[in-house]
Amino acid sequence: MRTSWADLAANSAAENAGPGSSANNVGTGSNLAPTRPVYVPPHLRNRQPAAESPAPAPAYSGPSSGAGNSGSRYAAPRNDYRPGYGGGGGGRTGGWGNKSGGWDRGREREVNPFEEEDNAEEAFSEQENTGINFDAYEDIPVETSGDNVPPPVNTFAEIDLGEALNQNIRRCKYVRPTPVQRHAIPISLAGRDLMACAQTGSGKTAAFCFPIISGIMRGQSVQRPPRGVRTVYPLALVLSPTRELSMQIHEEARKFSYQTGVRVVVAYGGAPINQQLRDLERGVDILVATPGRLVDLLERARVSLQMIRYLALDEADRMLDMGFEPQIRKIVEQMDMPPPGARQTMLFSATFPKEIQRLASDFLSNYIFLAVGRVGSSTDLIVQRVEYVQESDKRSHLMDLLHAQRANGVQGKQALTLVFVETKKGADSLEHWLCLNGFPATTIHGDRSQQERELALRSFKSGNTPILVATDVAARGLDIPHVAHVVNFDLPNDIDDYVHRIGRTGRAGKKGLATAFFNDNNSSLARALSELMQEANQEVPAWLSRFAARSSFGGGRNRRSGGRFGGRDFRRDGSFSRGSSDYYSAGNGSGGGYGGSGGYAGGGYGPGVTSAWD
DNA sequence: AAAAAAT
Repeated sequence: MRTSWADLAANSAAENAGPGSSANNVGTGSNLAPTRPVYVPPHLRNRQPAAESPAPAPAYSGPSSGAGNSGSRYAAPRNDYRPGYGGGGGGRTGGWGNKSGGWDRGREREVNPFEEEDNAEEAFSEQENTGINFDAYEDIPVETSGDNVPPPVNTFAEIDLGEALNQNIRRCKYVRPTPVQRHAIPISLAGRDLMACAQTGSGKTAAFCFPIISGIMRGQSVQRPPRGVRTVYPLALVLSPTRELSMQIHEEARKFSYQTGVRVVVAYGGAPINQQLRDLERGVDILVATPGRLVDLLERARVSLQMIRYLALDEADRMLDMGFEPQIRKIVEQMDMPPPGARQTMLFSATFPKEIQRLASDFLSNYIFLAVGRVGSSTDLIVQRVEYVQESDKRSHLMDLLHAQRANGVQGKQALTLVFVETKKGADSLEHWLCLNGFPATTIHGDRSQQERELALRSFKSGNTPILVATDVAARGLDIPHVAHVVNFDLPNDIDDYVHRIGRTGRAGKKGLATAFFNDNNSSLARALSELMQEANQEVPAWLSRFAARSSFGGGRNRRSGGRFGGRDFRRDGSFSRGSSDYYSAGNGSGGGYGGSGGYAGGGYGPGVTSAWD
């Protein structure tokens, strides 16, 4: 299959949350929209102590008291951690069974994360009803390796995530698990560590959130050790490389944990720390953070990692590259986090170079490696074009593209265009120039204040400034719906970054266009780029093939290792493989169409590449 | 060489 499974998948995760994209509902028959048949508002739910009387607060385990007993799940939500939560002496004195006492006082009204979104997405809902063909990614290639890999599931119903979580899954309009979810969720629920290759947008966030939330809900009560009164003890930590990505993960996690009593807090830099501190004080089970701010919080002893049971690293390859690694090691290895084996660790990334896997394996214990076919590599939905443009001609060339595109803008609005440049300075200057020339543009990069960054993103998403000039800060993971065109004004040096960038378009089963400006400065990318495009059945200009041929010797740096996956289990690289399962034999049970999907295999990959598989 | 991430 050569369609963009990952993007399809992606959107089951991200975009389905909007009311507009009702396409996936087909299967359920349940009318998703705001009809919430079974939903009982919080204030009513807790009115009636019901049959299950206020049991003497089985400590903090909250809904787990009702584990397996779905009806009672809501009877004792944990929303009322009270001020004493985690505080001195493990002060859960009030106990959450204590309805009359502190209930209303301590309880924060939980904002319904599903409703905020309904309005925000309204603007686009009209144009958004292209169908999403879920069958299209049924047979995505999947590779797993490691000891005793738990079998994948095909439906959410097969997994006992609990009624509250199931309800949120319905609210999100997820019909079926995406490939990464089908495999990763059972692995996580089995308590196993995981290294997963899957692009953000393939449903990854849910893949690690569901097991975490479910695990926290059914977890045994935790005595949080006394430390400073203000120290909090999250049970799960999710790290991501950019602030915006952390925000996005937090938004999603909030939806998944709505009314489960599981609290999600986000902490990142560039924003005043005080609000974040207050959020933490109100209790946190899952902390989503960028590394710098987290280190700050740890050093202030406002957060302790002592009780961490789940650790998830998003975009893990980025997190372990040269700039980040020391910080990550500090957090994971040099603070008070339980060691591998004593916690459950999940690493996700679209690409996993061997060296990064080696570093990452320090964090893992007897882990399972999971790879699902990669985004962008096999998609018909993203049309990739490469044009030879000299540096000096780039601006006028961009102008031509934008003019042409203005003509077929949707509903009088210019289609959203994301323009990637190499430098922050370049971003500012291009933005300025675009504005001067009558194209409403804004920019996002690391020299802008967090406020400016967030404003820019909002303004772009809303269509106010339909052109966003970005550095690689926006390349990874960000789910910006409705991007019609990604322009690589400056190509990246790494083909993986290219893949990440173009993955910002072609989502929700809609077509996307990616245009790259190529010139002699990019010759080191030529080979990888032309291979990638061939693999995706894109037309490769003859001049690019010539560049590729010229750089073919000595250009190993950018050579992609695996073709259809972003990585391959490095443990297999030795003369003998430590993993017990072989993906060509038993392990393949998971991998539906693996090896059989001609779209991938035939995709024009040279003979040399296949050999990378054995 | 650049970008990201704490103040």
